Formats: sequence, structure tokens, C-alpha cells
Amino acid sequence: MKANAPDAALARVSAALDAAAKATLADGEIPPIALEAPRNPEHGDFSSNVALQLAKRARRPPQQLASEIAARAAGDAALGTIVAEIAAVGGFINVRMAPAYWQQSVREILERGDDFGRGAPAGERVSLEFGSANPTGPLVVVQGRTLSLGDSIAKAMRFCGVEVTTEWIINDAGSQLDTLGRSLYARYRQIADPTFPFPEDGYPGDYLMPIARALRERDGNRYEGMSESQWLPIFATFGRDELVAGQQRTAERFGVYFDRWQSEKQLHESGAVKTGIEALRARGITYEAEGATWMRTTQFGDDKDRVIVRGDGRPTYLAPDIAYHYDKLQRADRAILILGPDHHGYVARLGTIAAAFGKPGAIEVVIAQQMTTIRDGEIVSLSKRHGDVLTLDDVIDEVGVDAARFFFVMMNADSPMTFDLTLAKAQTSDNPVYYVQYGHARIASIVAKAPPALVARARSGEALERLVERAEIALARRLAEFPATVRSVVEGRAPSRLARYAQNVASDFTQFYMAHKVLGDDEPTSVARLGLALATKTVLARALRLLGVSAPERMDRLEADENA
RNA sequence: GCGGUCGUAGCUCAAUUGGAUAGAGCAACAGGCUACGAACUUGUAGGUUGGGGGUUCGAGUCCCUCCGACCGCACCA
Repeated sequence: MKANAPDAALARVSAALDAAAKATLADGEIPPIALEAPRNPEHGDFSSNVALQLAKRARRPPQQLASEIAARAAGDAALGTIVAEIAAVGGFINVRMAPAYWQQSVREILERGDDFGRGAPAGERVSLEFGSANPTGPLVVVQGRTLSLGDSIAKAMRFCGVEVTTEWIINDAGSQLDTLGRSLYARYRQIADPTFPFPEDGYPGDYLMPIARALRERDGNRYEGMSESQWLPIFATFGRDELVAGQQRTAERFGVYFDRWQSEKQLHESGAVKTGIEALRARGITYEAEGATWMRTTQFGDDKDRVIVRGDGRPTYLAPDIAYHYDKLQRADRAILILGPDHHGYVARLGTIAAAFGKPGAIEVVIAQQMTTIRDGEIVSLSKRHGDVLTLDDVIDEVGVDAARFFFVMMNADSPMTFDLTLAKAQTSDNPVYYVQYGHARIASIVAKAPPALVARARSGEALERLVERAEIALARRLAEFPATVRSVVEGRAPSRLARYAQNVASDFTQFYMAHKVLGDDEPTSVARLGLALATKTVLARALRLLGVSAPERMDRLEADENA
């Protein structure tokens, strides 16, 4: 990674602590000095726990070690301008940076602008599959969650220099497509004859009606006399195409674009499934028994071997998965999948596929926990069986893309969440996303009000040495956390950290805004504060964009407030 | 029965991957608009991190064990 000025300064601090620790301990074996920002700001800007780690081996109390190391490091002349204080508290060594350090950090943001926090290309390729739904109906609320999580992770990864391919798998190879075809056919017949029976296991709900009408409009009533074997493939394919197109429209309306829409059926037809199975066979992890072809998944920890080709020659669902991931692992170093909670049993099998192809651990599964939707205090049934679906489009209509995406991403995948529709609908102003957007709009408003010449000087980083107030330093410090925050989002596959971070930035800006007037009487101070405001705007906009949320220049007043 | 994920304030969720006094937002209570946007803000109250044991300088985080919720355990997908 390219070193920048603040990083270099921090490296000097680490080096000083390292030297001090070596001087303090006779045998000189020192673990690498990790400086981390403590939760509690009273503990300084950065903190090291070396003394705690070394205490046992040195057979000395940690506090005593910490004091000694701190005293030595404090004497290091190289730190004079960047460090304000080094203190030893409870075994920790706390470092407080000088204002110049934070001023420099603001300067860096102004210089790099939109690229602040961006990582250099890391040469790592990742396949990220998420959102995938059966092509038998519209997207429902739950997919809103995986779409939000997956898309934000993908964006954050790209921002960090990872090469990401986002993928959507269309499960169109199984018997569910036949069910879809029969359901659609019934709807098609019902247009002419409302008493035509609907299949018992068909997909209820009226979403197939417009598709049936479209087909009738195109081809008329010519299927009415045909036998099922004749019309079924036509209806199944037509239904799938229409529904997948609709799913794609919804995803894109939600701000999510996939690089790849992979059909399972196509994997069969292209011969990829055969190739995948052959690749397994070549590695000796398949065998024939009871007329079927088995995969030796127990070799990699599964509790039983799995059939991949049935006795009658038809491949099981596992076959296209093998093929797909064989392909993925050739294109990417790592394949990540975000799946629903009903796919636990799947994790081990995917793991064995990776191991079978010689890349153990290369397939990673993130399970998004169950989501309960509540309306008016009652659980909304989301069963397609009952045709009682709450679609993602409904949600977008009700609460908007920004609010929905921010809401979904506030919670980590592994936490089961409750989605309260009534709350989302009735109290959208309480959604934290508006607080963050409001902060951004407020800065835009200030910038618009300032004379252009002043803005230009602020943008060039002039007079930043005027930033010394507590609220100013606190805000600058927060902004400096951004690169590390994005990295932790990627490493932890946890966009919630970015959502929370954006809230904290907005909050710190508000504190600053309340305490100090940006455009005041003293010109240099105004320039400096305007610079800080511009840097904040840059970071807020970037954070929001990574979350798939817009960063508006202005926001319309809420009706509720006007009535108050 | 076996296996997986989860359990944190009244509610919805965090917690820098093992760090210091577990934090936000809603809801509750008490204040604040003649400053660049009050969708704001200041403060109060709210906790045995499901229970118990263990590992160590240090545990919400790791291990064991109970309790509870959800989900898997097919030649279905």
C-alpha cells in the first residue's frame, strides 16, 4: 500500500515504541507493535498493549513496564512535532497525537478527494454470489437484505482493490420449473375459463396473471388443445424468462447490478456439468455404487457421501453446483456466497467441493439469519404457498430505496432481524439514514453559501493549522478512521460497520457545527473550517455510496415538521 | 436424536476480531430555536451480555455444559 503522510507519522511512533521496548527488555524479543484506536477517547488517540503481552515473560508488573517504555519513547526527539503525549495507564501505553497530525490528515482527504481510503489493486479475485432466488416469483423482502449486504460488501471490496465478480444463480434446472409451467398454464386457461382448475402445488398469488396475458397476447389460444408434454416446456421457459427479467428489474431499481446471471439449465446444456463431474472423477473422489455415481464427501468431513448422478442417469442438484464452483474457482481465488438460513446443510458440501478441487477453504459461506417481518405488531406470513407475499417492490414503494438499504445494512448478516414495516413506514424520519443524509445536505448548504474564492482556498488545504478546537480535532480524528473502517467491512463481511461509521461522522460533524460557526468573521479560521467541512462531505458521500444510498445536496422539509 | 447459526438496555441493533468504565438509535423523563438547514441538540434513567463452569494479565468475544429460538439432516432443489 502507498504510504501517505499520516501513515508515515504513525510508523514513526511504532518504531519509537519498538525501540523503547527493546531497550527496556534485556532479551529484546518484542512482538510487532500494534497501534489501535481505543474505544474510549480519554485513553488517547492510539494505544499499544505491548507491556501487557511482555509482562509475563519479563516477570515484571505490566504497569511498571509500560511506564518505562512510555518514558523512553517520550524522550525520542523524532516524535516532537507529531505526538503530544505518551502515557502509561493500567499497563497500556496511550499516545495522544498533536493537532498537526490531524491537520495533516484532513489535508490528505482534501488532496485525495473521492479516492481517500481507496486501496491499491491487490491482485485478489473474488466471486461473490448473493440474492439468488428461485425463478418462480417476484423478489420478496428477504432478498432485500441479502441484496443490500452483498452489494455493499462488493462495493467495499472493489474500493479496497479486490477484483469482484457479482453473481446470481438462476435455479431453473429442477422440478420447480415444471410447477411454474403448470401454474402459468392454469392462469393462461383461466383468462378464457375462470373455472379452470389451479394445480394444488402451484404457485398462488396473482403475479402470474400478467405473464399469462402476455403469452396469450403473443400466441393466442393455440396451446389449449395441446398435451402437457407439448406446452410445458414453453410455459416453463416463458415464465422463467419473464420472472427473472422482473427480478433483475427489481434488483436494479434497488441499485444492485450483477456481473453474471448464471442459469443452471445452461450449465447442463453447455456440457459444463459433465466437465465438472469428469474433473471430480479424474481426482478419484467419485465411485459407482447401487447404480449411481457418488461423491466421496466424507473424505472432507461430510457425515455421508452424496449422490451426484442418479441411477437413471439424471444428475442431482449437486452436479450443477460442482460445475459452477469448479468454474468459479478457476476464475477467482475465492468464492463467497451469501445464503439464507435454510442452507446450513449446504455449507459442508460446498466446503467439500472446494477441497475436492484442491482449494480447501476457498469457498466461504455467509449465512444471513432469519428475518421476521412485522406489520401492526403482527408477524407477516411470507409463505409463497399462501400467496401472501410482501415483495421487495412493495417495500421500495413504501419506504424508498435509501431507507430500505440503510436499514438492511445496519444489521450484520449473522443477526436474526425483525423488520417492522409499520415503523419503517410511519417513522421514516427516525431512520438514521436521514440523519446522515441531512448532515451531508447541511454541509452542501454551507458550501453553497460560502464565497467561491473561499471554497477554493479551503479545498487546497489552506490554513488547516487553525483547527485546534476539541470538536474540530474529534471530527478530523473520525474522518481519519475511514480507510480502516472500510477494510474492516471487507474483512468481517460486515457492512453494518460502515452504516454505524457514517452515523458517527454525521454526529461528530453536528457537534462541530453546533460549537463553531464555519463562516465566521475571521477569514483564515473560516477557510480552515470550510476545509474540514469539505473533507467531511467527501467521506460521508463515499460512505453512503458504498452502502448504495444517495448523498443528496439538499433535502426537502418533512411535512410532519411543518405541521408541528 | 445428530449437526449448524443465534441469544447483549423496554424495542431494533453495535462492540475496532481477546483489551481499559459493554455503546448507538427508538421509546420514557427534564431542558434548548434572533448563527451558516432544529430531519437538530443538552442531560437523566435504563445491563449479572440466557444460566453455570473453564482457559489468562484481561472474555460479550475462545472451550465445555445446560436453557431457549431458528434452520438443516434425500438418488427434492
